[in-house]
Order: sequence, then C-alpha cells, then structure tokens
Amino acid sequence: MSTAELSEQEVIRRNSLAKLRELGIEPYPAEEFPVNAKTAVIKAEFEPEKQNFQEVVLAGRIMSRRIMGKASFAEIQDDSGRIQLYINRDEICAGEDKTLYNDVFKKLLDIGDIIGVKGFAFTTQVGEKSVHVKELVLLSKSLRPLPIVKEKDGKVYDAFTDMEQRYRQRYVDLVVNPQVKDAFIKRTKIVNTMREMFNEHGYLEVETPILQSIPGGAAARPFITHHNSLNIPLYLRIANELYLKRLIVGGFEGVYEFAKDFRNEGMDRTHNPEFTVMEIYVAYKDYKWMMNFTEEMVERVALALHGKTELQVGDKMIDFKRPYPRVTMYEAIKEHTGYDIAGKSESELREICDKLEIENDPTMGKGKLIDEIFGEKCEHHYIQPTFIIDYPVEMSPLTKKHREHPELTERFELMVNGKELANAYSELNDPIDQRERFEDQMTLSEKGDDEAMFIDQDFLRALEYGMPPTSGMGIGIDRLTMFMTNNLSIQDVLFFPQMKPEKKADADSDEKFESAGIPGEWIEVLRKMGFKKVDALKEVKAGKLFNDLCGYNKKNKLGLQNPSMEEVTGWTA
RNA sequence: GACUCAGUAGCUCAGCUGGUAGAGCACAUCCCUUUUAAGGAUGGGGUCCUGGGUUCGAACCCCAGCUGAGUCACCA
Repeated sequence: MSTAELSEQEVIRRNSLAKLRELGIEPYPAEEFPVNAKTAVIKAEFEPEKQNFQEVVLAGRIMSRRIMGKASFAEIQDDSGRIQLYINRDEICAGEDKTLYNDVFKKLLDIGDIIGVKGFAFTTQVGEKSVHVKELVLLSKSLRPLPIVKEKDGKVYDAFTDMEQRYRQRYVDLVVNPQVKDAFIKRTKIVNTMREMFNEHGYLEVETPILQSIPGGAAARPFITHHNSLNIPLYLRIANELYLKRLIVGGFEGVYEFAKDFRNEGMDRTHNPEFTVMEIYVAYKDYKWMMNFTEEMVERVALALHGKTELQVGDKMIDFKRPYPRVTMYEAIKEHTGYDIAGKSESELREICDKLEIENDPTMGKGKLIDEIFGEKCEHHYIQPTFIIDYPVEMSPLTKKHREHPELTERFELMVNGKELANAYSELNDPIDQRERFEDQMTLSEKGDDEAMFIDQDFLRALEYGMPPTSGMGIGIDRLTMFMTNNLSIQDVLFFPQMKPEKKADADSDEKFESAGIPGEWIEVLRKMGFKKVDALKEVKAGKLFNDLCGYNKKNKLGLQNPSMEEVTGWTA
C-alpha cells in the first residue's frame, strides 16, 4: 500500500514504525511476555499499607496519554479493565541515554499500541491507584488511530456509536466500548450454565451435520450449496432435530447440541441468517416433563448471570422465576379474540381470519391460519414467561398427537416479551403417522407453501426401527442472550452480524493504469487525487494535471521524480 | 420489499435563506516532574457518500444510486 491513500495519522504511525526499527526496536517481537497481574485485580486489591503488588508485570493497549515533561501518565487496558501508569523519564532511562523516554515513549508510541510494563503499584496524590513503571517494552505497534472515547462520572464523551462501523469492525467496538464485551461474556456464561446442567443429567453433547442433502426439522427456506466431487446440491441445515432423533433411535437416552442453523430469510433486529439454537432430546420423557426442565433451565441461567430472576428487558421487568403459566393455544385465542376455534374447519377459520382482519390466502392450510391468528392477536400479550401448549396438528408435523385431543399435538412454546424463546414437544415416534404428516407437508408444498418440509426417507427408516418416547426442546441462544443482557437487537449479541459486503472503490486496476503508460509510483498519487479511472484523465488539461501532480508531490513530500510535461501529455491523450 | 431518517476531518458532531468548510477530542511542533473527560501554546488535516441536474455559484435545492438505522411487511 502506498502512502498516498493513507490518512495523515496513518502515515505518521508508519513513519514511527520505521524509526523504531532504525533504533533497533522490533515493533512486533516474537518472544513471550509473561504477565503476572491484571489491571482490575490491582485496582481492586492494592492497599498501600499492605505493600502488595510491588513487582507487577502487565501488558495491554495504551488507551490514553498525558505527557508532562519528564513525567507522563498513560492508561493501559487489558482484558480485565484499565489502570493508570506513571512513567518517569529518569526511571525508565537509568543512564545518560534518554531515548526510550524522549523519543520512543513520547514520540514513537501512540494510543492503541500494545506494550508491556514492569513496576509497582502506588497511589497518586489525587488518590488513583496506579502502576509506577520501571521498565517498558513495545509488544505491538498500532498503525490505525482508534476512536477516543472518554468518560467522566458515568458520562461518555465522543462515544463510538456508528452502528455500521461497530458491527463491521467489532474489534474496534470491543476495544473502545468496554460494556460491549459484557454481553458476550454473559452469552458464554449462558451456554456454560446450560451445558453444566445437561451434563449433570448425564446427557451427551454431540455434533451433527451442517451440510445436509435434505434440509429437515423445521419450516424455513434453506441456503443451498453444491458439492463438487459428489456433484449434488447440499443445504445448510435449518435445524438438527432429525439427526438428534436418529441418535435417540441409536440408543442414546439424552443428546444435545449447540448448533448453528442457517435460514435464507429476512434480516432484522431479531433475525440473522445464521443463528444458534440449542436442541436437546431426552428419551422416556414427555412435553410436560420438558416444561419443568425448561423453566428450571431458564431460571438457572438468570440466576447464574444476575443472581436474581427479575430482569429489566427494554422498558419491562420480566421475572424468570418458575413455574411459568401454561396456556393452551385455543385458550389463548379465545381469550384474545373471543373466538373458540376448537373443531373449526379450514373455511370456518378463514372466515374468522377475515373478521379479525388477518390476511390470508389459499395456500394457507388450517395450521397456518391458526398460527396467523395466534401470531397476530395473541403472541405479543405474553410478556412474562408463559408456556403456550397444545398446538394444532397441522402446524406441528414432527409432534406426537395429544393424548386426549387427536386434533392437537403435545407441543409447547415458551413465550417471553411477546416472542418465541423455546419450542418443544413430545416427539412423534409413530413411523406411519410421521410418513402421513410428511405427505401432508408435500400437499402444502404443492399448494405453494415454500417452507413446507421435505420427506426425509432415511429419517422415516430410522423411526421404523423404533424410537423410544422422547421429548425434545429447542431454544434460541441469540434470543435468550438478548433477554438476559437486555439487548433489543440480535446484532448486539453476535460478534459478527451479517452485513452487506463493504463497497469496493470503483477504480481501475494498476495494470490498466500501466497500460496507459503511467509509471507505477504515480498510480496511487493519481487515485488519491481523485482519478480512479484512466478515462478520467482524458477529461482534464495536461498542463493542469502536470502542475497538480508536481504540487502534490512537493506538498506531501513524496520525493518522487516529477514526470515531464510530455509524459503527462501522453497519459491524457 | 415499502416508507421515514441519516451519511461533512481518525472519532463525535455543528454548518442559517444557496455565497471561500467549522468545533471538541485525536494528530504534529515547542514548553512543562503527580495529572483526572481537560497541563499550556501554536499548527496541519476534507472526494462534504456517489453520479447527474438546476444555478453566475451547491455540503445545502431536485432526480437517481450506494450504505446504514428505524417502522412496517415477509419470516420464528
């Protein structure tokens, strides 16, 4: 990269890098730097009268500097937080040679550089716990300026807030917005808490295929890809349910997986094309057992993170303390619309939809119509954790029929803050029934429902060998994390949310410039001056271009040999 | 996909009715031995998102596009 397309601050940092090397300082040293302390621990535990932390070794990023003649203050940030450093010229430069302080620290180091220090803890006159530096070493030079975020009394100045930049350059977001890390640390804690609980029960964590030739287990549009040597299409999984159930057939009595699923659908603040779901299947259980298990799990996660069950989510307080109310879907619809839909036919349901002003079309079957009514009129009412149970059979093709009501299934969804958080059922293990349900899905598909499920013959074969009665549950880890960290956007709980690719500058290649007779060293200069395309040169007068080029060369001290007027005339011809 | 809003220095943002592009922080130079978002002084830094149009003149007005955010639709 030539200096022509760098900002002034980047050029200065690259020059500093070169000067460091001239001084014999390697800006990217290879050897390990063994630290023996964390900033947060020193801040929390240092007490002057105890004389502790008198030989600390710290490493981290310089986040601020205040140079006051022969003494300076800086802040260093490690993964636990920040602490102030006191750096005195004559202490880090014991002899006559003051280069390390005067040149290296004061001039060649910048905010963002990663350094290591040795020294001792002390308290400044203003009362701030700090580290008095005796030795300082550069561990990694930073070539780009960081956004500088300052904070006083909880008030943040010049915060780095641009969503696009925060998501595209999450590394910068994490460096300068420490509270961002917290959501991700909690996310891992959620997963660890769940895993701990499952392992205590003796359930086995497993991995199943992400590339599937039949995308099953859910109703969604998949991503499609292609395997070259098999020459077949493959789909990125939309769920792992059918594979986990095969493992139950195989004799495992409890399996679970934290799985990345992929759905080729819309993106908004609650949907990312790839997202994480935990699915668990336990043999010899039913959905009633699973409800108890689920609420125990959610409560346990809340307690592990916050030590309490009542949490702020947006403008609402949500209490994750179990037990959660259980409301049948028919009750929910009756309560919020006044209609009793039990035993209603498809055309009767369509009428009800019309009266409720719910959009519907002929491709929608009974299940979809009921789903619409619930989604439109009921879902958003369930703010506190609530199990919605006993879904119509048409919308649950993998679920066992209800033991008492044959038109219903033994299914529940856990609703929180008006959103689905978990979905579970007594798994359908009757292979004949399962085949019929798949065939019904095919009918829906033929009617135009592009989300209806495919028939997975191998899965049916597995069921025919016999699957024990089993209950399974899936829970969206991203959504759970949103609730548990009070983030309203899925992008705030994903390190790298999906974004459109960054726009490349629409510019001609070096080769194209060269073939127009322009020497390599001038190509970047021309681009920096705004000539991204060779053709753009033809629209300016050679004389003006010649003057501008020589002027740019001089102004930016590029030290290039100016081209002749004749040469420039040739470029613009 | 529809609508609304936004895009100006490395970052956060001003910029009036269309008249030579501004501030704070950051950066550079000089001075200065415990400062607290801030030590002092001076200075450099811009494709005003892109492309058209209107105009004597556009960061500003109009049209189209790109990117993002929000609302809705679709979707769990």
